[in-house]
Amino acid sequence: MKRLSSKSGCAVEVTLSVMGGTWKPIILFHLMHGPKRFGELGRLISGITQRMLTLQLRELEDAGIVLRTVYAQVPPRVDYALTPLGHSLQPVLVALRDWGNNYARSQGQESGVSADGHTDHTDIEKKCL
Amino acid sequence: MKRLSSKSGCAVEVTLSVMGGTWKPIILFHLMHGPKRFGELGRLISGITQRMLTLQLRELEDAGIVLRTVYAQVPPRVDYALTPLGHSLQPVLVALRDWGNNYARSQGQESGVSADGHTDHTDIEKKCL
DNA sequence: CGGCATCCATCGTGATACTG
DNA sequence: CAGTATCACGATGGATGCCG
Repeated sequence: MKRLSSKSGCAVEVTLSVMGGTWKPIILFHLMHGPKRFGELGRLISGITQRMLTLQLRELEDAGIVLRTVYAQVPPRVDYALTPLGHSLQPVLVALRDWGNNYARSQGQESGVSADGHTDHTDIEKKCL
Repeated sequence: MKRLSSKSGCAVEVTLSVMGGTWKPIILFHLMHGPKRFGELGRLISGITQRMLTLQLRELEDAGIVLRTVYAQVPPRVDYALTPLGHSLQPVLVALRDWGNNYARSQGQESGVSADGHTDHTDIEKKCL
């Protein structure tokens, strides 16, 4: 993600550069439920490579979204948890998820879609992975 | 942006595949204010190439987000307008913009901003919605 | 266990030129 | 005006191996 440049200065871009992409939203979703260990996340997120998980977590950490806690013990243990700033992303993720569900439904039945953005509020917990 | 639901089935992914990326949010933002011609969008969106504008508009059209209207006349004239489904994205864009503004402000107060070094916060407010 | 380093294939995107 | 075609390059991400 390297779009913070003089492209547009658009706030939407800022948000997407922080939590957009293939893996970050999924990681954040899992962390919404509480702190997770590295291997735990790797097992929860099907298809992600160790490399990608590391890189994405680092970016989230640098952005101040997640907090990385290393326990000096054997075997090593590292916890990842959301910061308050990270938790503040929940409404955004919910909006994205709701629209996605609505879109999937409209594509599925090919019927008209109301412009009022109405969606059922299925909970955030079970809809992702 | 071609990570359709096959990846994880996550609704957030679906939404981001439809309206995420560098240009689509900005295009959608401009179309929120009403239909625009191709060249009009090109002039409004600073930095975009003709190629990218075409590609992104095609993807939005295929997703059912924008409607492309070609007028058989000389010189050629093509209008792009949001469909009802496209208008339903407004809350999502607003959520993304609001969080981005909040994030930019919190980062701006502390230390150097992001990996950019040259962030114009001035444009943020007006350029998006 | 939880990484990081390296190599390499693919993708996204800009630049440029051409067209109905 | 509103595209399309082609080339090139850097970023993205997978596979693998090594380390504390």
